[in-house]
Amino acid sequence: MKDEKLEGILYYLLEKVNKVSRRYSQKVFDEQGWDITKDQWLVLKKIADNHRISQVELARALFKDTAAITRIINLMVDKKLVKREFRPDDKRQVELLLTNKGQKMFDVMLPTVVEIRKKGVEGLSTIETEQLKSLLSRMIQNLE
Amino acid sequence: MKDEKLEGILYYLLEKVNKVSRRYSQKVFDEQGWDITKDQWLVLKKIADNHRISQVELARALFKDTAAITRIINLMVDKKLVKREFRPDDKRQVELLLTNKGQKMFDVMLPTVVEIRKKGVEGLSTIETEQLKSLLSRMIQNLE
DNA sequence: ATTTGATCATTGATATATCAATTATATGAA
DNA sequence: TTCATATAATTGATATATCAATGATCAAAT
Repeated sequence: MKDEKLEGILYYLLEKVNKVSRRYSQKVFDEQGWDITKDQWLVLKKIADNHRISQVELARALFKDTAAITRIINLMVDKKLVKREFRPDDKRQVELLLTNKGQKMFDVMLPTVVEIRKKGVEGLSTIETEQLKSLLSRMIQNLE
Repeated sequence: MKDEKLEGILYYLLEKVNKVSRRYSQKVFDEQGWDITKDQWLVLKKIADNHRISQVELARALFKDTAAITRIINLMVDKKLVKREFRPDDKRQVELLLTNKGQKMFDVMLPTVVEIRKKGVEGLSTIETEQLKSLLSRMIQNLE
């Protein structure tokens, strides 16, 4: 029963840290008047980093399923942050690029996102952060 | 840039561990033929532990918002796992109890859920698990 | 050349998350 | 007693997650 309690709390904290992290990010975005969600930011960033990327590559990189990606991209196309382009060498694929607006949004947001991320690990040493990553990775391996 | 990369990966892993954990649980539930989601299980368990609990208490305990709880409970009432009861001393509140079916489901599932939880922390010592909890708690404090 | 198997993006159905707003009820202050 | 404030549950709107299924396209096998 004691052991069960221990792991139960661990899974609770994993959910909670994700939720508070998401909430904190979104709050800052909203305060800045940025019309974008945290998940849309992750997509924006990955496209910015890669310049052009297909949806399935994006899904893999972000560990999201392609249905979710399709929906997120749809919203970002509507917001004129992203555009889809035909890909002649493989007609199954669509290529994603940032619009000028998207690129500007990325440039404007990046410094703030860096600060947001740091906020979460304030007071944790690099060693502790590495430890955390290592422990999480081991959990992922156990469950995949 | 190096620092940014480090934290970015950490947040990615936090999301990923939640997803693989949820997926693993749900896979086992489905294999057992249990018509219940992971979140519904968490609700079932909390009601079982408390015998009777209000929705707002449940929401707080599970760190979920009351809108989400209302929806989850609606589904569980439909599945005849949970019932709502009037509460004469405070007409704003509804009290949640398990049905017999719900109690049986809880009893049947508990040992398996215990195993599922252990699966995730296989190979982690108690000390490491405690460390993980402590690190997560510090992150939560930073972001709340 | 044809068939089989794999891949890509999308759609549908369902579940949950989140914020805002609403109505009813309870509590505290004046 | 009345009014102001707080609380509980629900609903609405929007976002994302997940699994299954689908149609189009590509690659490999026959």
